[in-house]
Amino acid sequence: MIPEDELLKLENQLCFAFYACSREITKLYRPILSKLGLTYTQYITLLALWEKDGIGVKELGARLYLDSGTLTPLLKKLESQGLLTRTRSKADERNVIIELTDEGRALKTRAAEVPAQLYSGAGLRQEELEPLRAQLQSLLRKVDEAVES
Amino acid sequence: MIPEDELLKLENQLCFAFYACSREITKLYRPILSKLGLTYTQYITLLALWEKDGIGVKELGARLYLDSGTLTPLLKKLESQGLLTRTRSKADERNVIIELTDEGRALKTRAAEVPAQLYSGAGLRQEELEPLRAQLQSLLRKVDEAVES
DNA sequence: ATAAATTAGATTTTATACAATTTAATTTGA
DNA sequence: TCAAATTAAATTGTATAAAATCTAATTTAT
Repeated sequence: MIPEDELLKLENQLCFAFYACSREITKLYRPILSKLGLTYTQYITLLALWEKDGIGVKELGARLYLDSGTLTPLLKKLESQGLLTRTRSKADERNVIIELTDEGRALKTRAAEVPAQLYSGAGLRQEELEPLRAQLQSLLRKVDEAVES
Repeated sequence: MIPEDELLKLENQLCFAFYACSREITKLYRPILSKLGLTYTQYITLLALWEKDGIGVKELGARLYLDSGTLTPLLKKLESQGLLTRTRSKADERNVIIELTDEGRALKTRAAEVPAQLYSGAGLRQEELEPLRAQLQSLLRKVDEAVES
């Protein structure tokens, strides 16, 4: 049990550890991704699309935990860079289907180097951090459940 | 060792687990903090100041891993809410000293309820997550080192 | 069949984030 | 000692984030 006076200390907050870690990790990616002309959010959006494209903004947002207010301008930006196309679905015109272009697919080859560069640059070992990643995924599911309810 | 085709999968990225967790946790705080009239970033800024105020923007930013471009408008906002004052230091006029007002200090009492509300609302136990928090702190130090270098 | 409800995206507003530049003040070194 | 270097904030520009609202399209329930 954490005593009263320790309760609000910054370093005792799990939320702050996440918040600060997330931003510092993003900083680590910045110089690596800038060589590909991508920001961090654009990168994870492409990670999702390399796994599965031809989907609507809604499904993409669900996988990234991002909503249309964030994705619409970001996808327009990637479209203007020629990495993907945005097309209204004929079956249901409310849907905008996101599809990678050849150029967008080709970028995956160059991106394949990113994880190794990231880990070695920070002196980290991916294998060692695998249990942590699994733990975070499970916490993410739990928190997401609480947010949705 | 993660095989080639698994390398770029979204769910295998530690960075994405951090990124998504951080944003989902922030969402969990939103309804609780809105009762205090605070955003999440304002809340952690106050956590830092409740521990130690009378400091400059630089030192505050170092503790929060935030720079002046983020803090200046945020601190002006909290100043306009009457929670703190921003005063040029007489010893060195380049420094803007941040000091809590009585109202700012008083808010700490109401904020003392926040962590418990957060954890119980999400069905989490603070004690159980303590080892995770410690692990993140240590990773944060390591990543920060790599970012600085 | 058609009004009501729902759904998908886009837009608007507010609030972060951070790099890069600018301004003002202080410190340092020849 | 005083020009050069350094430092602290503020400002500017670009890119997220997310709530709230809006528009258009589709579904549904009667």
